[in-house]
Amino acid sequence: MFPVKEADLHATEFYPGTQAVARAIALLKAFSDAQPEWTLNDLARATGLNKTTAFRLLSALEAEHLVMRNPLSGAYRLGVELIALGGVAMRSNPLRTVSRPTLVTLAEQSGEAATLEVLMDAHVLVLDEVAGDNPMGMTQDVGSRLPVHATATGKVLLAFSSEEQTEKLLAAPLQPLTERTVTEPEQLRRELARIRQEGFAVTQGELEPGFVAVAAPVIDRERQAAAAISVGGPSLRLTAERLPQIAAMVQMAARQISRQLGYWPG
Amino acid sequence: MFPVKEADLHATEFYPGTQAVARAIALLKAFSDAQPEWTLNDLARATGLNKTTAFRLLSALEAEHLVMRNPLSGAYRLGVELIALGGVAMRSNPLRTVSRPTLVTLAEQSGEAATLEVLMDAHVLVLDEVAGDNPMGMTQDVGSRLPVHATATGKVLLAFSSEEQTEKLLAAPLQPLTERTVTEPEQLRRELARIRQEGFAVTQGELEPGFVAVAAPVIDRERQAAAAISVGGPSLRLTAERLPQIAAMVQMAARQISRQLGYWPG
DNA sequence: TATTATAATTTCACATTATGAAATAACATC
DNA sequence: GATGTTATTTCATAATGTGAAATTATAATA
Repeated sequence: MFPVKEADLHATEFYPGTQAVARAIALLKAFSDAQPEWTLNDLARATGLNKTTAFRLLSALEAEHLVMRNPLSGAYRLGVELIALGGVAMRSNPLRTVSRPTLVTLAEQSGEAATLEVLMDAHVLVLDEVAGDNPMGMTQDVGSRLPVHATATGKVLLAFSSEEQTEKLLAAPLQPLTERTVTEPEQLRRELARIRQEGFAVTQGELEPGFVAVAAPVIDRERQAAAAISVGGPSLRLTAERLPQIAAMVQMAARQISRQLGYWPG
Repeated sequence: MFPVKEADLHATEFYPGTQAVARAIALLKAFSDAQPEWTLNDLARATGLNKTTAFRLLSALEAEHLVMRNPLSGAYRLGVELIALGGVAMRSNPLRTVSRPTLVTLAEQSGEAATLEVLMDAHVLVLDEVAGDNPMGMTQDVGSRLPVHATATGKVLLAFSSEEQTEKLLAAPLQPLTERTVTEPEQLRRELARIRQEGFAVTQGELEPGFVAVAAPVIDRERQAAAAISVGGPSLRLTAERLPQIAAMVQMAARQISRQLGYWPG
């Protein structure tokens, strides 16, 4: 399709005639919750761009409000236009639109927060969240990225994705987030096998202490795990004896969404 | 600062060496709640780009997941990466961080939904929303754009911005959203004068029937209206007799945030 | 207050990269 | 099977994006 050099495939993909745009996007992607503010020099260094080039691209992004600057320090942050674009992206996301009613029902049934998440590299992205009876964190998490190996949704998505992708993720070291986070690749492999068998995944204090979640996969028309939904809450409420019941609810909701996406089992 | 041609200033600003990036952003900005899906031809026509150019830029955006395609029709939509970037932009927004505690208190005090909004062209962008006692719409609105002339926040921001900007907005026809929407420039000018006097704005069914909101301006260190906060709810609860009390709360909260931004009156 | 170091802008010559007309391929629709 | 419509690909051309170097602004130190 495009004359892409072999070597480039593993680095950043590169399509002819799109260097500047690809670089501008790389700049945007450098911003994260962990590092939301960058100085020009640092950002240029981090992205491997020439300082002048980074400056020029950032100026273009700033003019369109995709980035803004700290008026005192001159440091760069993501701008309000991205909040607006993110809102449009979210509200027009077909997966989210289809899933929402089921997610609302699931949150009511379980009384806990229900979420919809998709795979993005080594993270899951929270596409939607519906609070349960006991509103705790609110929808603070929509648009957040969470590590695959420490979330129920991540493990489910991994379990039902290609072996190639699984191994790619297991190749990188698994960061511990709590003392219960699974960081042994072999242990995770065993767990993924069990998830494939049983059709759902559980995390108990692996992402943050005292937080329990149960997830099941959403399968699309092409028989791919397009997303995962979960129910999560404090371990005090989501006790061991309640888990089977919750798991059944989540699985049923996931199947319902899958069916709406055109998936037909068998 | 840059050799920008006079004529270009009123069209799309154009900085040398950033054409491709500016064009890619123009493509992204074409997507909206009203038209979230575009066919290549239509999008190229709407943005005034050559079809090939639009295709190439969109391919770059697609490779980075800023846009995605409808697998059946091939039509373009905004992609999940924008949801992630929007999330980072939102959570790292200084205005939002500073305002949140006050907004939470305001929602508790009033029992109604409280919002934080900023001006973006002819719209206000919802940066944050905290539900009141009676949760209705949930935080569906964060990242949404609403017309300036039909919102309390919009009117407040207009009232406290430059005359130049006000006149620019009044020059364009004001779309009616309900039968109560103010569409007469002269009427709006009088209202803005009253808002400057009293320090707060009200909308009663001008955005949607039965919805009432009260807003006050947040002033920053440079004595500019950087944002507006509001309290809103159904007209059945936000009755005429409650409004003065609500307005006082909103104004006090706005002053508190302004002070935290470094604004010192007098 | 001078001196030095560091980071942010601007300039500019150069060629790599983006451009768009035209051709081709892939779909729908009749 | 023909016809119109939309999506890709090709490719010659030069306009656009590039980055080294110079300049300016800002902070840190003596």
